Amino acid sequence: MPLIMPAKNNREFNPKEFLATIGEGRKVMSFPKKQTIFAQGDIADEVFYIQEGKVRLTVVSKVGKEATLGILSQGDFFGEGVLAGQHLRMGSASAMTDCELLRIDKKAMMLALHREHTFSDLFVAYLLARNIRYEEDLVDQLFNSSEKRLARLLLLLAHFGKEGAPETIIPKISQETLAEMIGTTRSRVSFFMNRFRELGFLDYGEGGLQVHSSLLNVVLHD
Amino acid sequence: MPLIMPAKNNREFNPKEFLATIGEGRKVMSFPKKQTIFAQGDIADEVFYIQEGKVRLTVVSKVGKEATLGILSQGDFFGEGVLAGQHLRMGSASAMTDCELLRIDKKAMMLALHREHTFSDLFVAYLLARNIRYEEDLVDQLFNSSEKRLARLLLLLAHFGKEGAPETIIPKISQETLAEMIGTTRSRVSFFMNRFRELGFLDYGEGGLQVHSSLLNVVLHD
DNA sequence: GTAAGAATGTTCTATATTGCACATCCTTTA
DNA sequence: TAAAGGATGTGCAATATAGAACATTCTTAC
Repeated sequence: MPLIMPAKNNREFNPKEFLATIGEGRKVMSFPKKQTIFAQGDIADEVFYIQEGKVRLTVVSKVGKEATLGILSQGDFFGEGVLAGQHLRMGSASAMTDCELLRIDKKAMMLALHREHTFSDLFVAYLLARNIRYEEDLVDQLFNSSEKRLARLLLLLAHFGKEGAPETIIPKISQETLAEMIGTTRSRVSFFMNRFRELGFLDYGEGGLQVHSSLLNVVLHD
Repeated sequence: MPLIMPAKNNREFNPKEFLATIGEGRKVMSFPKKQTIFAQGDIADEVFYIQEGKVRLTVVSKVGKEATLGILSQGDFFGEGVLAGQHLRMGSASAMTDCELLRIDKKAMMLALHREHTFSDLFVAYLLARNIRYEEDLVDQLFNSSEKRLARLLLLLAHFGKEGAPETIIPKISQETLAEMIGTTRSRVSFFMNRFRELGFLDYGEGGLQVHSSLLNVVLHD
């Protein structure tokens, strides 16, 4: 039930500048849609930075339940647990779309963070934004029912609150994934989705679903 | 229902070194037990660092429900949302014990992060540890029932998995607070606490409650 | 030491949620 | 275009949870 990750920093990050300072330790890599980037339990020795595409982070529990921890996109880092000493991947990452990623060795990353002021500043800003997002997700879990959590997730996916397009179309995320993100069952998601649609909060248009600002009522009411 | 915050970095942080580089922007402050450090909605312009004592972070929802986001102690930072541009406090912080805190102006903190390599490194390590902890809390929420969440919380409070004392006594945290931390009701916590006690996983000794390693069974089983 | 207040134990009912099953409805893909 | 697999809509019984109420025990302040 957590939510999409980002809350990305708005600053421009020009990987080229950074690359120049890193030398050997980095590599641009391409992953086709659906490909696994790393799997839970793998040995961890690098951090990734998304230049292009969307990546899904998941965790599998002992009993086989799967949770989606977040959907990351351009400008996000992931796998940064290594920097804190996590030697194994605690979850899996896979490409939701074709991706272009920057793979950075742990050692190179740490050196760069220590050496480069601007990069270090950028990364701190990123971590702070991510922290805030996690905190919000946690609060969401603590306070809200699954119906509200779904409404909030949809609004976030539709980029509400951002300067850009006010009412956007959400690409294509299965109800299964939505359910994993808010921590409930698919049938429940299906049920609520239809309810939202009947109430005019959603539209199943071409290319994805259209989220109306009126969906905010669900989250804000009471 | 999230959990205690820390997962603190183990490195030694000597505030004196840091203080020397900061000049005006910092101040050592004392707060007696139960005193509010800042309240939800306050204007935010400084970060805090705990030199001594325990601090509780809480959030209140629109309908008045309260959630405890974490219990922080020596070596933890809090209120760091300002650094990411949060102008208002998103929650409240209050002293659970007598506290000695370092209050650092936003501007001074940002300058120091940009200027001082070692401080910047330390802070990044702190943020990474906190991120990992949040992620774990989120996963806990997504996968586990309230009974397991309570068991996990108790084990964490008892510092299981740390080098120090293997079976510790938990200071004194009300069932109300425990309930807020794992996102359930007090009566539910009371119910589970007694169950754990009957099964020999807990003891209500002098000075606090004793957590046995056997409580791990609850978390690990199935 | 006692009274007031806080924390805890215990029970109950209404409600939310899970987990499953099965029928459709899409979209691949051969 | 037909078949197969995936995604979705729906219903239902078993279970977990919230929320309130009340009794009891523990603390604290006077």
